[in-house]
Amino acid sequence: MEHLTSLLKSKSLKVTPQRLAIFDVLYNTTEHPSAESIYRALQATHPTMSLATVYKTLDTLKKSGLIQELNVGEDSFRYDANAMSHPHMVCTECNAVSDLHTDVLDNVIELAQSQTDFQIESEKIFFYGKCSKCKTTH
Amino acid sequence: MEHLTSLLKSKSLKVTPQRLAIFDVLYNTTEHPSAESIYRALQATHPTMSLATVYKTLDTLKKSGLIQELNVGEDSFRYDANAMSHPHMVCTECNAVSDLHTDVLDNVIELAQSQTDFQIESEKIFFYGKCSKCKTTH
DNA sequence: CCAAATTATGATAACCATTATCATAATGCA
DNA sequence: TGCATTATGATAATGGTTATCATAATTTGG
Repeated sequence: MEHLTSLLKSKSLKVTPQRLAIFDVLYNTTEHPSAESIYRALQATHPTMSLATVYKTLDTLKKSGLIQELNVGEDSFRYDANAMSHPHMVCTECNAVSDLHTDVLDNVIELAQSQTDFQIESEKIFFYGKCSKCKTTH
Repeated sequence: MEHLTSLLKSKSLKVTPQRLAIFDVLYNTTEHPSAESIYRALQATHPTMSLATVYKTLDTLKKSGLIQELNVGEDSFRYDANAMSHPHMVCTECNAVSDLHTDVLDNVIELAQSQTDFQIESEKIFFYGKCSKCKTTH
C-alpha cells in the first residue's frame, strides 16, 4: 500500500481513502473482478463509495501502470492488480478468470517478432477451457 | 459462397441476399471490419440493408462457426471470415488489425497445457505494436 | 408452380456498461 | 490554517449491441 501512496504522490495524484480501498480489494484477490464486483465488495466497508469513483479510480490506476484491464470477451472489463503482461485462463463453465503460471510464453514476443515485420510491443493471451474444478464436475 | 449456402441449408437457416452479401464483404477483405464498417461497405450495393440485419447475420455466422468475433480492446467488435484460431496483430498507431502469419504459435495450447491443470480448449492471442507502415512513418 | 408455414428483415426502442458533467467535499502545499 | 487544486458522489448522457414486432421473403409439401 505504501507503493500505491508513493506512486500516486509521484504522479501528483491525491491519496484518498477510496483509491486505497479500491486498490486494496484488487490486490487481495485472484478473481480478476469487474468494476461492479469491486463496488459490491466495498459496500460493507465503504457504503458511500460511488460506482463512478470505482470506474474513475480503475482508470487512474490503469493509466499509472499499476493495474491492467482485461477484456476476456464478457460484457464488462475485469481488472488485475498485476500489471505485468501474463496469460490468463478463462473457464467457459464457471466464467472464472485466473492467471496462468507458465514460462512457456515468456519469449513469445521474440518468437513472433522473428516471423513478422511488425514491431511488436506487447501481447494479450487468453486461454479458454475448463478450470480444474469444472473439468471434473463436468 | 456455395459453402455458405450449403452450410446455411444444413442448419435449416434461410439463404438470403443479405446473408450472402455480408459474408461476401467479410470474405473479401483482410481488414477485420466492425459491424458498422460492414454496414457502410454495403450502403452502395444494398442501400436498404439494416444495421440490425448486419448484427444478426454476424451473430448467425458466428454461431454457425463460419466466422469469428475479435475483441481487440476497441469499443466495438471486429470480425474475421477465417474462423480458425490464429493470432492477430493490432497496430497501436493506425488501429489496423491483421492476421499474423506465423507457425510459432501452432502448438501453443499444447505447451501451455503441459504446465497447467486446466483443460484448455481454445486461445485468443493479440499482439500490439506498430505495423510495417507505421513503424517507418513513426 | 402454389400456398401455407416458417424464418428473416427493417425500423426502432430498449439495454447496460462505461463516461461525462458538475456541485460539493477532501487533499495537499505554502 | 487557508487556498488552490483535484477527487468524490449523484446522475445524466453515450453508444455499441440486443430485443421487439409488424411486414416481407424463403422454403417446403402438395
